[in-house]
Amino acid sequence: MARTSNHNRQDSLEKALQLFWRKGFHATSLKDIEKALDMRPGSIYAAFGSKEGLFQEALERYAQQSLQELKHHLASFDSPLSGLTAFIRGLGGLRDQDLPSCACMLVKSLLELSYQEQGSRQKADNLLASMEAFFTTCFIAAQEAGELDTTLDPVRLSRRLQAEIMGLRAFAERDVENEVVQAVADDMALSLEALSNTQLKTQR
Amino acid sequence: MARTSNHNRQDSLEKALQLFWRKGFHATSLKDIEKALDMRPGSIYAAFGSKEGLFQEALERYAQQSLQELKHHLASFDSPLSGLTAFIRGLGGLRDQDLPSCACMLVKSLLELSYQEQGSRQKADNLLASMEAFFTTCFIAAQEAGELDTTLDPVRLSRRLQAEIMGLRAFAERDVENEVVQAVADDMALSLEALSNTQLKTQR
DNA sequence: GCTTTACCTGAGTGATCGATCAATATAAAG
DNA sequence: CTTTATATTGATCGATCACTCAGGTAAAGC
Repeated sequence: MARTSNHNRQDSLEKALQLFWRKGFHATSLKDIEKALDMRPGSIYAAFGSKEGLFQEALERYAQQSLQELKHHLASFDSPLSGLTAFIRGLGGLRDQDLPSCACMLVKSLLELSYQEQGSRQKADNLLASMEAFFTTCFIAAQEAGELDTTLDPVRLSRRLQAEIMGLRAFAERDVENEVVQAVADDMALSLEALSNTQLKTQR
Repeated sequence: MARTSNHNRQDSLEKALQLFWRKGFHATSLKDIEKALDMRPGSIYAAFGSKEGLFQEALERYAQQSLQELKHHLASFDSPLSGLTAFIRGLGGLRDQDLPSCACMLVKSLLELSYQEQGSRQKADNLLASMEAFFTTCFIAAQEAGELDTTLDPVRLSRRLQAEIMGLRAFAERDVENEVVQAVADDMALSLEALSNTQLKTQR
């Protein structure tokens, strides 16, 4: 009965995600978005409502993708804990991938936005909370697998882990050699491995 | 021979620092600055050249103050290593202070700015490098005091420490209870203390 | 082919951006 | 008090900001 849309919504979102991740919310203008999505203002506003609406959808897509990648990575490990440590170690190679930014988009957003863009800031915050929740399930799984001392608080461990990842990825934005980032990642992975029960048994 | 300035340059810089630290570079407009400094555009440009010039001077002031506070804190400790661990633990109370932001201004800038504002980004990067250098001197002092295994690389330790602090302070921006931030800080302090030789001796 | 209905276009909105400068004000020097 | 040098003011600059909407376009249903 009517005309169909020229643009694939997911493709447009992905392009917006890349742009926002690289430049941040404020530094990204509608002109930039128009060019990246090859869409005119009217179409953009019809599809996403506002710049902030588009940004929030990009945030959600980012978080969903990140979580999915993490789950896919962990699936190739028998042990939850060694999956996590391998993940941390893998973050040491962030620079080799061609990402819009080494730093986490959620963290960039959390640090950039203030009460003025409360909706977007809160969205980033909530998505970080759900990432923390997933880390918690990993540590619980590790405890159930007997890899981790059950007296340790999995929620507390997940917060510490999230803070470390935040730090590692922020550090990776510095102008240092790739090997330096890898060394920090390795050190973090080591201290995570140190929590392992099997590790403790070999030490004794 | 001529008129003297109404405004104290250091006071103005301090106010600009607080503003930029809280809102970031892009979200801070000249209007905001005019109001905060109680200065008109002409005076601001006469004193600081440009918005970015003012921002860079604010960055330098921030780094200088941060370093000075850290040195002052460490001076009250006999042991370099326990000074550092106490510092980390103290960061757990970030929320209680009335700071413009929990996150480090240098990190916020590093994550917000791109090649468009290369000068400011590079300045933030350099200042972070000098912070790292100071941490290195602390670890070297700890080694010379016999607190730290001399086979450990003090440069590597300082980078790991900086990444942890970056992570802790970014995490503190999340909407969580103050006790949660303190717990992360305590955990980080513990793993730093675990490097101590004396700690190891009591374990054996 | 015609009608209907949605989509797309892009010039244009007022507001705000960072920055400039001629006019004015004021403190120090003579 | 006059002169001189500098500081301050605030109207104003062109550019860009996020955003709107009237008009043109094209696909689906008949």
